[in-house]
Amino acid sequence: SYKYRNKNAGLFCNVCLCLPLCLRWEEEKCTDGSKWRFLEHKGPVFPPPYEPLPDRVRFYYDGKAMKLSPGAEEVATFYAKMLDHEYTTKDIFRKNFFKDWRKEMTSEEKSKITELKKCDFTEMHEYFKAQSEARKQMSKEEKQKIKEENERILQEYGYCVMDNHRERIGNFRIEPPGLFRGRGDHPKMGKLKRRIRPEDIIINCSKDSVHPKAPPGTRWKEVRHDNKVTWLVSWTENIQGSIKYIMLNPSSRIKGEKDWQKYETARRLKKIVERIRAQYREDWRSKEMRIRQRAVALYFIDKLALRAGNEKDEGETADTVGCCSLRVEHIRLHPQMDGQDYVVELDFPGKDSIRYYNKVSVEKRVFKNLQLFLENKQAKDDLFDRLNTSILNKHLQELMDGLTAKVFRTYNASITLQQQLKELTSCESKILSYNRANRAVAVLCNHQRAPPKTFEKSMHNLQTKIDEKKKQLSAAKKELKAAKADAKTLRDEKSKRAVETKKKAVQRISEQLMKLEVQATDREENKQIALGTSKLNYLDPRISVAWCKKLGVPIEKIYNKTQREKFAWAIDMTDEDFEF
DNA sequence: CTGATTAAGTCAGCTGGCTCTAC
DNA sequence: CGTAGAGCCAGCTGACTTAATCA
Repeated sequence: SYKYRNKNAGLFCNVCLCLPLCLRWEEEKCTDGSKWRFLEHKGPVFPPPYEPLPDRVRFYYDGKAMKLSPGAEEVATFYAKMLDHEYTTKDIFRKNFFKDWRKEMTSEEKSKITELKKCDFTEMHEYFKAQSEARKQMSKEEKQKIKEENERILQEYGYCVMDNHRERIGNFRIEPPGLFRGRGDHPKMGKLKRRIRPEDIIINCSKDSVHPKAPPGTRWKEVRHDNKVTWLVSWTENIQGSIKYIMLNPSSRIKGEKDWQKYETARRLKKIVERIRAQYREDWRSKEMRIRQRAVALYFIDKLALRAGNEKDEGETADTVGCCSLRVEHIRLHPQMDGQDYVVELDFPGKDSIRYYNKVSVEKRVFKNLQLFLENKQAKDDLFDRLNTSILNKHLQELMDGLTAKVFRTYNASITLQQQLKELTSCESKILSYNRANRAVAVLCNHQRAPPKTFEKSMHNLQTKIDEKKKQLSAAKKELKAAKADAKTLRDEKSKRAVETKKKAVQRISEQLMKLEVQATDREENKQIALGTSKLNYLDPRISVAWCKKLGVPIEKIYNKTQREKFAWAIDMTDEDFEF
């Protein structure tokens, strides 16, 4: 892992304490954006080749068994595996799948198989279910063997050497072929994600390293030596035509330093945020429409932690929006609502098609501006027609070096955690306090999750436990009372001791009860909120580390193993006085 | 009580979605 | 100025771990 020494020095190697690269490079006048000097790795791991189905597992078309060619069969299995998923009920999914599947068929198959609804994949589906069942039923030894093999692959392909350090790679496995599962109403859902071949792969490593070998009989698309980027392997994916990468794990120096830098930028924003707020408030009255729009959008980004909202190509992606791409249909204005003035009601699909719904009271000037922006527009028109993310970020860049829309999200998330931790720490359980502070951030950032499938049941189980514990407590109290009465009449050592043990029992049970009740509260409040995302991506870990140290809470209560690895730099350097 | 089985809970990996900038 | 490339952010899921229950 890496140690954090001082804010100008980056991360030092924890083992050899060598100078961080940024400093070494500065000394050598290498401030040209290089990310590394030496990089060696073994290349990606490919998924296993397709194994044709045994003959007994049949596919039926129009009620008649039909043996498919290997190519068509493989694509059919992708669909068969998803049969009990909601996806397969969606028209777009079925249409896209069928179209791409037909491309893989022989001309004979193509002429026979003309309708998806006449296809029967159930035997294939059952076969895969049985397979996964069999995997679960494997003996201990077999499971152990698989585990060891995975470990061997991890050791060989899961690490690279970057500038004399062995670093963990994030995803060293190539994504297997399958059907594309977009999120929300994605126009491309169900399309075939094709198998990636070595000929599609670009390898990036240093010239003087041992280059990874392509599998026997194949060759890479290209081997390049670009130290201005951090990726090791890339390929172009066939659904959106975008590039996919293999990069390092978050515990690596290169990711850690970037993460740390992100929070330092957010802390710089903290110093001038009041000035920026004063300015955008001033800009609400600008003569120029574009400046008013910019100022109102920035207000939303700051107050509501909205994302920037880039334009997206219609028809290629799901219809989701962020701040700059909000449309008239996503906003409603209420001069008065629920006893509040100037209420803005926002309702739109955000990233991952997660719904953002919020009613917020705004200043009169914001409200009047919004009314103005909405004048003479249709539902599908842009709310901010004179603004986009590029204009907004250009403006922000002028206000502070490195300032972009997303910095506000990082800043507001982290500062909220810090404030909430200060306010909430008095309550009964420290961990509950922390989770509540974390939750406040998750709500701000709209990090939602589907309620866990087992939520109702587990809540019910917990309630049963609480009820039992309550009964236990009242029984214990009764016993204590009786013991006290005994002690009063008998006045001997034995009955005195009995009183003490009963007292202890009551105390122990009531503590257990309290713990259970805290757990229930925490779980209930967390039903639809995902804490992980903000914890991992928006909250300066030094705030949490300082809080733990100050209250004597072991860091393990807040961060699990992976999180501790990712935040090793913060855990190492932060003292209890750290202020974000 | 003890070890096995099962249920519940947690976490790491997966892969798609988005921001932002350099060309 | 538009677009491709790079890299950060996102929720879901299946595998693993831990706790509970059973024999």
